[in-house]
Amino acid sequence: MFSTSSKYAVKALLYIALNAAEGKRILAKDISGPMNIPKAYLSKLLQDLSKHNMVSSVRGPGGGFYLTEDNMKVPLIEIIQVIDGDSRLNSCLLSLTNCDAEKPCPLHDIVGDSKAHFVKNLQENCIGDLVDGIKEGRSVLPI
Amino acid sequence: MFSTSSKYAVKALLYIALNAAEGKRILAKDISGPMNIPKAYLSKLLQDLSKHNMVSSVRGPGGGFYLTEDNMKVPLIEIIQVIDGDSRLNSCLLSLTNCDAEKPCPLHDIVGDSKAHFVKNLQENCIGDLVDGIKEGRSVLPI
DNA sequence: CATATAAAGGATAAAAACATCTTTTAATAT
DNA sequence: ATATTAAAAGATGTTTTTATCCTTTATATG
Repeated sequence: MFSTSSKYAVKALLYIALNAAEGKRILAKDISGPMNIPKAYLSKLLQDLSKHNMVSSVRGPGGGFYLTEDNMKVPLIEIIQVIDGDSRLNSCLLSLTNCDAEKPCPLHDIVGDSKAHFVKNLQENCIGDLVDGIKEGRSVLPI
Repeated sequence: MFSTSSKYAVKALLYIALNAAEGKRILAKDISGPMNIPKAYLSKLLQDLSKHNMVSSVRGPGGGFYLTEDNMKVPLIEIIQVIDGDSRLNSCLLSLTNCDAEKPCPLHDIVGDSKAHFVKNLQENCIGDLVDGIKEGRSVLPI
């Protein structure tokens, strides 16, 4: 449903949120291990996220990644869009081009509502919300 | 959300359902054009679907593809699974391995219900249902 | 200032998805 | 029977996604 890259990105951001702060940064290699993400690939993803203000970083000794309050508030859908591109969740379910709302495709009929809810929830929630869920024991960050 | 290949497959099956019957078969090349699917690639997909009893075919002059009543009744989810493999819709939304229901991942919390609905609708509907929607004017088969 | 550290950036490689081409097999019509 | 048609099957090519490696830049510390 999401690309491997998007899953990596969200997992990494969650791990950073749970294990770092403005004062206490975390290294790419220390996310890579516990989250089971190839280190070099993760670095590229974090680079991308950093360019889009979805994660913060400092170089050099004592450096690493961390999340600001603002980083925490980025809607999940934007993270997915940065990594997977617009079309993955936006395009018509059946065609490669966009589905016209006036002329819905046959899958629109069947799963359009579920998809709309799915997307809406990704729009209305951010990394911070997921972190809350973990801290309150409602969910668990998987390996 | 679905792979390009899955979209091709569903579109092709719908086009066959609408334009062929036991007596009146349709050629791969006559689906390829109107549905905007590369002919050789479509042939491979139909071959796959044929092996799984999701489409019927006869070779030689006057041959081609058509759908039996049974072909029409295959749940959409099975078509997706044949083309994309099990994991695309089945795997955890966050991890690469499966999400434990006892320990839901943070995305489960947020979009689990929408995803479950989405999958359920794909389980409960078949090509025949989509065809009905088109014939009744509720939806339109896109190019 | 020199050195070490760690992210940023660029180049390259491997795997998967998408696509094409050629040969073979089955069915029909002449 | 023979020729023709069209799907099945196999081999190969291209593009995108995933992954690695090497160099450069920024920052901290002795």
